[in-house]
Amino acid sequence: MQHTDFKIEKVDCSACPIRHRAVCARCDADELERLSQIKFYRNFKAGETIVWAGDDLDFVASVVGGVASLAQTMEDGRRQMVGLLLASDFIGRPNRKTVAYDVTAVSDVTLCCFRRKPFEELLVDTPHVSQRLLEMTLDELDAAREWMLILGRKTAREKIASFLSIIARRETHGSGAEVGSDVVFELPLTREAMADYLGLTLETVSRQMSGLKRDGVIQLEGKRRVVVPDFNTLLDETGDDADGGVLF
Amino acid sequence: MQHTDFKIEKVDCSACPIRHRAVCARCDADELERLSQIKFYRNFKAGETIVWAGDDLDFVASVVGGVASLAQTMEDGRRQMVGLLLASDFIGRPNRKTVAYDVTAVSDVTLCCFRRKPFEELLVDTPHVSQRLLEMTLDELDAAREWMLILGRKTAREKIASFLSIIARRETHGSGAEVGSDVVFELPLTREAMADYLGLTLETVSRQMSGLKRDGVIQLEGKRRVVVPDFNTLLDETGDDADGGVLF
DNA sequence: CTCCTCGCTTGACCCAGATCAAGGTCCCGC
DNA sequence: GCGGGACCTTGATCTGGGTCAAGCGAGGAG
Repeated sequence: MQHTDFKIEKVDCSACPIRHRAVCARCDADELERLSQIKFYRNFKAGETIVWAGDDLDFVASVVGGVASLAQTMEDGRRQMVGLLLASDFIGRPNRKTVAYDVTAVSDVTLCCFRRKPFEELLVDTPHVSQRLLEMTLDELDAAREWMLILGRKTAREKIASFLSIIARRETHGSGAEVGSDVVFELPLTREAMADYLGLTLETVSRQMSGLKRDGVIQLEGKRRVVVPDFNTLLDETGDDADGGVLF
Repeated sequence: MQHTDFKIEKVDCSACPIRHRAVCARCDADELERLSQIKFYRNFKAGETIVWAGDDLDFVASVVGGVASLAQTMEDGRRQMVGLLLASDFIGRPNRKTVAYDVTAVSDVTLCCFRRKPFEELLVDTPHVSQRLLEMTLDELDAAREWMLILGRKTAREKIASFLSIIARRETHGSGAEVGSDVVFELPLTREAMADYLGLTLETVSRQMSGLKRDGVIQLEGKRRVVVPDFNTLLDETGDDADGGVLF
């Protein structure tokens, strides 16, 4: 995320970078006005915890910029990421104050927060918002199910390849990458966070990244920047069905 | 599921066993009437496939009785279950005709189907239905995330214990089981389906079931009926935090 | 009654990925 | 420039669960 450190304090919704993708995507001017009455921005630094599982959260929010994660931790320290939240993703659950997962800022993050109570009221009488939220939740459920296949049945190499293609899809979306040209993107996660995402150890993540690099599937520029010379070769490594629609 | 083979052809909603839990839970008399205009029942026998991934489905549905599963299959046959649908659960995604997963009847199943097009229209102007659907989808997302922890980080024994406690919770819900007394329930899945659920092989499932039995955590009456003499002992085996609220 | 099939159990062996351990690289503060 | 701490890589070894294989028990068909 080249979230260029803009510490937003207050922005007009019409100038908002996630205006047409977030929970407010389908709002008309009136609804937007009502939303902006109850909104405020908050910034978190990379590594900061936004809320701990079990704590109460008196707002829900959209990610404006940066990357956050949802994760569960077991008593003995085993950790599983269960959500990766990029720009326009939604945080929090209406009608439930207590959060179920640790929410952490993976990079510097800016949230557009809505006070819980009025947001819930708005949900009742603003179908545009609740419909959009339903749609986003269904998308997340689909993503979770794809993720379950990765966790349950894929090999370490397939997991890494799947992760890379998911990130590539989300990061470069609409950035004008042409079929045939290199796909280039920045990993938003450390090796350790990738391990938490994929149900692996960080050593295995590192080894498989090296393996994919050795085999020419990817190139690395530094630790974080990934170049994919042929996206289909990467897709072959994911173990998924060949078809699945053309590139992106 | 002691789904007593009642081949429903048409039932009045007020007599429906899932009336207060399904997507129609919060409907008033008018809305129910409108729903019943577009509904029809369909029965599937155990093992039958309801739809294949990639096919179109011209209805959405509630599970009235029996158990169905959502699953993904990789080219080489590896299979991961990504949804287990019990009574009152919802099948299908509004505004998307094509289903993403194989939907299979695990036991004999009865569905209350709603024709897609009118259901989608109804969703737009019946907030009671869309709000209930949002709530159910959020619940499923939470379940998927719990499942992701199981798949990504738990040992085989913990996976089995987690599965048993999830089924116990869902099957015996409200059946008046007292704290302290035995918890008894029927497994809705074969060992193979459990393996698909948990990202294991059926041999490992069998071995771990035997292990839990040997250690007195569970007793088996036949292959499918499970007796849990002390539910907390089972919960200890799941690896989850001790607290998590009292029994159920 | 016998045979067959399906679901399940158990044993023997093996390997992918975890664990343990030792550096390497880069960046920041002094 | 130097020291320290993130973060990452790589090697050696171990092990949980996969794989392969054999056999059991119950129910259904003939």
